[in-house]
Amino acid sequence: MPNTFRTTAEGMIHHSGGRMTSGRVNILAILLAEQQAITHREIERHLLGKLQLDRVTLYRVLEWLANKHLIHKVISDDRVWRFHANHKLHLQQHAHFKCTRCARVICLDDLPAGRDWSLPIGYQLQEIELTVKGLCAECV
Amino acid sequence: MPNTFRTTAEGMIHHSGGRMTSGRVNILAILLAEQQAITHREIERHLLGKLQLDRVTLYRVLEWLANKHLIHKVISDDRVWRFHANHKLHLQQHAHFKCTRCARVICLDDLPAGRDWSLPIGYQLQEIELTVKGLCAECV
DNA sequence: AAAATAATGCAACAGTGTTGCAAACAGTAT
DNA sequence: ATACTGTTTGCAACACTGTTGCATTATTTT
Ligand SMILES: [Mn+2]
Ligand SMILES: [Mn+2]
Ligand SMILES: [Zn+2]
Ligand SMILES: [Zn+2]
Repeated sequence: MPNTFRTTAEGMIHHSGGRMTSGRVNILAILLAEQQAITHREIERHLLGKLQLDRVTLYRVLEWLANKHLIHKVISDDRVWRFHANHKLHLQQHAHFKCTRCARVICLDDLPAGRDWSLPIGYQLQEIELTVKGLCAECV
Repeated sequence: MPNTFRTTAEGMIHHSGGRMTSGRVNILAILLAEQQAITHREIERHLLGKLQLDRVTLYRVLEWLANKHLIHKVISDDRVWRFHANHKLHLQQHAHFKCTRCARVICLDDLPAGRDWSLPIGYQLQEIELTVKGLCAECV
């Protein structure tokens, strides 16, 4: 099943009603195959050999996939975005873990539920962004 | 009391055992006077007229103040750092609020207490970074 | 006042992401 | 199959935030 991710990717893109381009298929397949959230550069490396793609196009494909909710973007303190496919588990909002040594980023399962964040009066909550930082199993 | 912040700043710098430079005093006084966390550029604007300072020096002063724990740095999704003085309240770790419309950032009081983050086996927690996003009172 | 040490200004750089525009492409109609 | 239409792509130039190296200047100590 080496092309299982490819087929899944094609299905997701088709279902989302957008044009099927090799960039979109390849990139989404890469993200589906990956356990962790990976950077633009790591995706570029995965593409070597498979497909040659301008880095601007890569940014635009990632933006398109995120708008279609097929992937999500993870913000981090190193000012580098990381991307991860939206498996069922990660459709809802969730927290992330980032290793302070090797920079690996993984998705955690949930967010602290219904808590009163004691926002000042008049402030309106929209979204919570939570990153747990520490050492991953390989870096401990 | 227009120079109250200045005097406080001087005291804090002296107490931390570093050299007293006008850059450090002015910048810390600005941050002490400010309710919210502000960016490098906003600090530059506040300095206009008062003191002319190279932007590299501003970065280095901010780094120095943060190392001495006189201020803290707030990470955000717009890739811009914001800085805020360490009043007593904010010495410990705390969450932040960021307005999705005007980008204002304020410090919230605390973090979700002792929760099991259900990290994978072998993972070690070091620090939690939490930003609540939404609309501030002026933007609602 | 002189010496020692630390902070500053300047110029050049690095990294990440963005924009504008012409050429290539995918999906669709003929 | 071919032509058409609106999307997507590649390329070059750019913007923004933060860094580095090194000579000069300022602060503190003697
Ligand atoms: Mn995630
Ligand atoms: Mn804070
Ligand atoms: Zn690690
Ligand atoms: Zn606001």
